[in-house]
Amino acid sequence: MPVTQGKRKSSSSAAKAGAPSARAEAQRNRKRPTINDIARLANVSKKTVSRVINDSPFVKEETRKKVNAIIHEAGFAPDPQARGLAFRRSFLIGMIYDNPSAQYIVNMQQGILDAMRGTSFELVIRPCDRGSPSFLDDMRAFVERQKLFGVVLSPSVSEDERLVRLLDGIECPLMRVASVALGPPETMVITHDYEGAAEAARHLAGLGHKLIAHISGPATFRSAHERRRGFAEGLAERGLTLQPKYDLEAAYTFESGLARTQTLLAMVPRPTAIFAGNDEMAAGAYKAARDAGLDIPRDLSVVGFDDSPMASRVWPPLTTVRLPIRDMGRIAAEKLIGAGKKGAKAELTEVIPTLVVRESTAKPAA
Amino acid sequence: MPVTQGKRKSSSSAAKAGAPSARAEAQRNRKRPTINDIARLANVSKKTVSRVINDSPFVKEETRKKVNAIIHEAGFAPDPQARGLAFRRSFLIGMIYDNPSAQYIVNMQQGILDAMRGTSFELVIRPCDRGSPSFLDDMRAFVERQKLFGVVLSPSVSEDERLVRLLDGIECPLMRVASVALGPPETMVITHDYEGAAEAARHLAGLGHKLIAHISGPATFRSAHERRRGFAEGLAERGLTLQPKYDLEAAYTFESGLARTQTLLAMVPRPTAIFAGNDEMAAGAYKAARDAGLDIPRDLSVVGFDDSPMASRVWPPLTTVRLPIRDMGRIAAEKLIGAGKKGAKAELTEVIPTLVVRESTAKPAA
DNA sequence: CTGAAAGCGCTTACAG
DNA sequence: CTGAAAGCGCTTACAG
Repeated sequence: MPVTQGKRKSSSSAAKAGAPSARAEAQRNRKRPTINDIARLANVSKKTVSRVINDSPFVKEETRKKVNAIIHEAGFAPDPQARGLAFRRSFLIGMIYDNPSAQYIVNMQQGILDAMRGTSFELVIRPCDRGSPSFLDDMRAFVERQKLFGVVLSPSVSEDERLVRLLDGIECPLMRVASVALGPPETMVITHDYEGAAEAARHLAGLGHKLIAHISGPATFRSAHERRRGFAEGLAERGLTLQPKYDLEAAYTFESGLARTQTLLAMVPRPTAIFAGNDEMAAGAYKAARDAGLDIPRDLSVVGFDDSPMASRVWPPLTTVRLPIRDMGRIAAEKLIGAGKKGAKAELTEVIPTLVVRESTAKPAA
Repeated sequence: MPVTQGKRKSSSSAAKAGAPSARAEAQRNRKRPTINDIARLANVSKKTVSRVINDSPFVKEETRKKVNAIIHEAGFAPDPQARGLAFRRSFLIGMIYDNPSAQYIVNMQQGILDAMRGTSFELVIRPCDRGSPSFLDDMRAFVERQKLFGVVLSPSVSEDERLVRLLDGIECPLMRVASVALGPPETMVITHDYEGAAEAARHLAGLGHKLIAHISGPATFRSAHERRRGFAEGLAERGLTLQPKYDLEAAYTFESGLARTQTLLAMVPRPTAIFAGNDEMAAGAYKAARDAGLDIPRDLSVVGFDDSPMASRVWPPLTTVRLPIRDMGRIAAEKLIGAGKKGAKAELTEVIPTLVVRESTAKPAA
């Protein structure tokens, strides 16, 4: 890859030959052009330039073209701070999260950034702790001080009604990513964990399992309920029921998955398959099985949820449910940004997880 | 946890009893107080309030106290956009990265956020692609448009001299996180991957291994070289040498680790231990070993680098080298923020990785 | 140690 | 369709 040397101060566009007057002037001034420069160069008022920037319909086509040409030529980009100050609102979108999965967070950030590409928005991130006594005050200070354009709430903080009320109260647009509709459709991206869990149940039932267990996330997570509900429903479709004694609550952690699986493996009769509410707990199930001298999938089938990178690195590769997290982030941000604009159509707002069958599931031993 | 109901518009502090005049006024106005409100209430000029906000030494102690009291009482916080506009510089710190590890990114974000807590800075994130033809233009536009206070560069983009020159040219303060000193100490947080790799070598040598292999990251990563250098050095301390035929370059990916390990396992004599340049490649080594019917650690010892979450989830738990990534992020941001202030002492800028011994390493089979 | 004036780069009313 | 005035909430010179 060739390296541009000795041109530290010239942008690649400014380096082109035959620079016209606007660019020449920009060069001379050595600083970025402002709306005043453009107005002078284009022989219009700064207000007209402002109209062009903001896509106002009240500009003659000819004028718009001329101004746009100058803007392009001069390499002008409006100052977001000045714009924000005048608008009384910044061009910052906040992502608020408390999800412990790094992969989830990064994927969602990616998706939000996908939607922001080419716009003048930037993403500012904010982890939070719902248990903190200053949680609401912190969030309020963050949103008010930065005059955020809007925020994307990822699970499980997206389920916090106190936060949502607070944001509504200060009129901060928000988008909630959650496993079920918790508010008006225009504020939601719904992940239908229910469907993914039902797929897992059908898969296990299809393999011939009867003694099927479930290890759920904590009751404080909406997703834990949705996944259980979907799983039970999927089982019911095949004439099976999720027995309460085989349905254990855990904490979405490796350790809790390990402990619950130990409990399950000590039961008589022993379940032949386990659906864990996430991959971390499934990894715990792996360890419990190994400690008990059981082979996966011969003696025990395991299904996870998330399709984290680990899922395909453990042995045997884990059958799991995958959520299109990056797409979810993108859709959420698109809705947030588009909400202001006109053609704010009722966009696709729902997302369906898919079952990824790998090697941790098989027919039960005969 | 009790939920605050029916108080949507009152912050917890404003809900206290006996609100004095400043707060009462804030309540009345229904909008956030500005520097003008504080000035009027305190009976000083706005410039004096500004001095208090910015910790100017030229304020009488008594005045400062009075103003601070009013600020606190009214719940005033200066508008970052207005401040930024006047300062010609925002209070945004950018994190630029191209590291493929989600855990690495999230940990570094956490560290940067740790340093920003209680300050008026916010973190805006920016993934990038060094291979893109518009890479430098994109970065310039990002930094200039937002008038970033500074940026933190994480590996491997931290190694890009073109970017560093560009940022220097536009006078954007920067902090580079890298495995070796690439620039002036005040712009670096050094991770000494060298030391971690040397520890891994000593560990393996100490167990009695002689036939030791190394799978490195791609040559385009500085860390790949540092880890090799440290590993070879650690071996040399024990009178061992890293033989070229056992020293293979890969790509920091699962697949490349798998492929190189297959190559190594086919060699005669077969190495009894492998040091992989990161955990992903170590996971690939696990799969290759399993496919070849070899037991870890009985037939093959494996050491990774990173201590990703996966390292303790695979079987057997992986011996690996841990970098305090969150601390690195915190230190980088502290240096960036502190650079402007007076007591800009030469802070601890180096970080040492530690070996985490788990169950993937043992004495070689006799 | 303190303040009145001007300005940062935009946009919102308000006119025309 | 276009523009002159005032203002967003701060800070930088410049005085005193």
